[in-house]
Amino acid sequence: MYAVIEIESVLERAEKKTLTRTGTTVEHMVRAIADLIITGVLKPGEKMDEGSLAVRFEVSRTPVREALRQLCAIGLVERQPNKRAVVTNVSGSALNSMFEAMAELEAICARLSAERMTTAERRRLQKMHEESAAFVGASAGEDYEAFNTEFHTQLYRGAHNEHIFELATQTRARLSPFRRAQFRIEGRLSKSWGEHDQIVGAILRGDAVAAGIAAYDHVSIVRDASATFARMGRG
Amino acid sequence: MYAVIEIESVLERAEKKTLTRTGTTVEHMVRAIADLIITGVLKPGEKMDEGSLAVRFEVSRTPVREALRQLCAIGLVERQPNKRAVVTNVSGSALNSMFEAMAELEAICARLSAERMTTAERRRLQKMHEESAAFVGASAGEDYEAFNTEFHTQLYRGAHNEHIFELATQTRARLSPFRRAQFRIEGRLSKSWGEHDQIVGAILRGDAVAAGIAAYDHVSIVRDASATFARMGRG
DNA sequence: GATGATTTGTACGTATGTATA
DNA sequence: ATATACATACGTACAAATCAT
Repeated sequence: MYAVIEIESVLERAEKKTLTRTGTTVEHMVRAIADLIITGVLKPGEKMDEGSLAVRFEVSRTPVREALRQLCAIGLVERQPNKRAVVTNVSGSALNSMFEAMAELEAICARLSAERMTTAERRRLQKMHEESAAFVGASAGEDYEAFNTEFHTQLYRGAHNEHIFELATQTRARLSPFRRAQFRIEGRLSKSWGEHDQIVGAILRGDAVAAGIAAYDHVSIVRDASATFARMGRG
Repeated sequence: MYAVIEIESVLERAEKKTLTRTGTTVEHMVRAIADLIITGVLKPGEKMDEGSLAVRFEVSRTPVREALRQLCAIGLVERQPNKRAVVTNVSGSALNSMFEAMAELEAICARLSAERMTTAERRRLQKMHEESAAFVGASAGEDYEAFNTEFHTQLYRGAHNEHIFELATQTRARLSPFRRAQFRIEGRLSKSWGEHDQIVGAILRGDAVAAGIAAYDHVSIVRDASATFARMGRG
């Protein structure tokens, strides 16, 4: 449920890529498989074979193969010749490097947003942020997650730079399988909102430097929270 | 000739993506078509049809299709359903956004390089940079370009962050068709070397802030130079 | 380690959608 | 506007590689 918005950001990307309006079979497959991965139905490291996916979605292997190749380029799956595709399993160090990249990208977006957001965009950001406060107390993690995703998307858009938006969205999609569970940590929700509050405040008063720092720190905390959760899950 | 190294960075990326060692037909096609685009044989906006590419490389259309799909995801080509693929033609504003993104990414790499490069890496960067000085006076643009590419690759590597390396390499590949001709501008070569000198100096003395600023400015100048050349070419 | 079963890689054919006369 | 030519989308077939026993 909460994953719907997250998914749409991925699809949005795919759509922009191919400039598809209605959607060919391949496009549907890209979305469908991405959904399976992002929602966690297919877990990192899991193997997928073209045949199964083909029968599952009642298409031939050809569009499945093309979809897998595209997902591979996006980074959601990995392939080796003559072997089955696997859901990308980001190893520890790679995960760290992706979170660091995410922090840098979000810092850029926050900084540029502080400088470039239109009045309407600032208003929308603030309104959305205030609305999301309602879900903090209710410990409605899934509802909050929808706001959270939208919040970050607005941040990426606010930079007014198409390519940076793309890089940020792409990186976020690749991280989503590993960031999903962080809100189950006690108290993470209200802290997250507080961090957003810092970012929003800095953007609204046009303080680019503070916005960048706040965004960088926010992602760093998410990284640590995710790592904590991963340890909890295993230990 | 000078494009060889640039190409290899793209291929490197493709290789890491699919983890291919020897290379299937599709991988060869990805490289081959990317080469055609990056070297300028196929120009931005040019249409490609699967059949022609297939006979040109003496393979069936199937691997061509998959290669095109991957190139589309990378961003080198664009596709619409039932229409021919076209070499991505970055419109003015999009080109600006990509150069800005490149500047931000290179700034990050330079900053992190200043902090993280090993002694060996610093030595190599300096040595390579000094060697490249020989090609400045000779106005040997093509030879210098090889060094230039290697210089930037070392910068990306020096950040010691796999994902940032990937983002930077990817963005650079997408820009290369539009950056190619800049060195034909009078005096650009020696200025470029001077800009590199600033970056190298800052990295060697561990001044992260200065390195970041120098790298950002360097890319901004390249952008302006490329724009100038584009205007010259048309006017 | 060898063999049978699965799975991938590539070629090719047909149907459908798009451009052109 | 209709028809013809052409390019793509998807399905199917088979060889080669991989995996499992």
